[in-house]
Amino acid sequence: MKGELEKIFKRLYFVFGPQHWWPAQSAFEVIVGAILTQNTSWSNVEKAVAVLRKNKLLNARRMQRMPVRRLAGLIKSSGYYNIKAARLKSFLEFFSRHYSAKLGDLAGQEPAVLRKQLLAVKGIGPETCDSILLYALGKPVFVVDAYTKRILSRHGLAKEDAPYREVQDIFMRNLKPDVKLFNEYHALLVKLGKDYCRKQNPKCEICPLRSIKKD
DNA sequence: CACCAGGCAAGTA
DNA sequence: TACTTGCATGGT
Repeated sequence: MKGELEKIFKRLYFVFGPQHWWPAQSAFEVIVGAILTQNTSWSNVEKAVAVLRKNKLLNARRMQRMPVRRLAGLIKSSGYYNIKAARLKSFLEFFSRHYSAKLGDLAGQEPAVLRKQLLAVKGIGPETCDSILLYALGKPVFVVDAYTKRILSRHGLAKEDAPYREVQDIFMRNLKPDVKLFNEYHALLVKLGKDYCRKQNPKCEICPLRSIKKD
């Protein structure tokens, strides 16, 4: 399995090159994007983030002062805007209550502790949590999303209904805990998923991984 | 038109 | 515990 995962990474990197994730100008912007992109295309999120930037709201303190009603109106393009505005608020409350809204303090926390705390925040599930840990805070945690599961199961490397932690463990037990590697690997899996591993119209016959065999 | 997108929580039995 | 449903915009 170890060699298999490394082989897949090398192939993806050779084919697609670096993906430059996470596209954002600050750690806080990554966190906001991670919440807004839940079950939503990134292009819709970009528009919402642009609106927030224009309104100088890519800042924890200012965003927290904004009424949730108005915040929701600003992020409409990202979909589920009422839910997501509430989720941004619940994160902000946690962030200011436990870390004084300081990113440095947040990043200084132990990954295992932080993971448990973030998962307890309403609106932050496993993927959003791990995206924050890896892409905003630089912790060596592998992010699993729908594409990751689909790609692994289609290549016989995981059960189709494998739970989040099980898929995550496949990567984390077999790869060095390297932030750069985890960053690029997950981004490449999303790229592969978008281009060749959609739910409908999967282009398996021309997938760059089609010749990768296990054992 | 149907279907999907870098999920999550709440409701039901 | 194991399904199901609501949330919502914008692109293919």
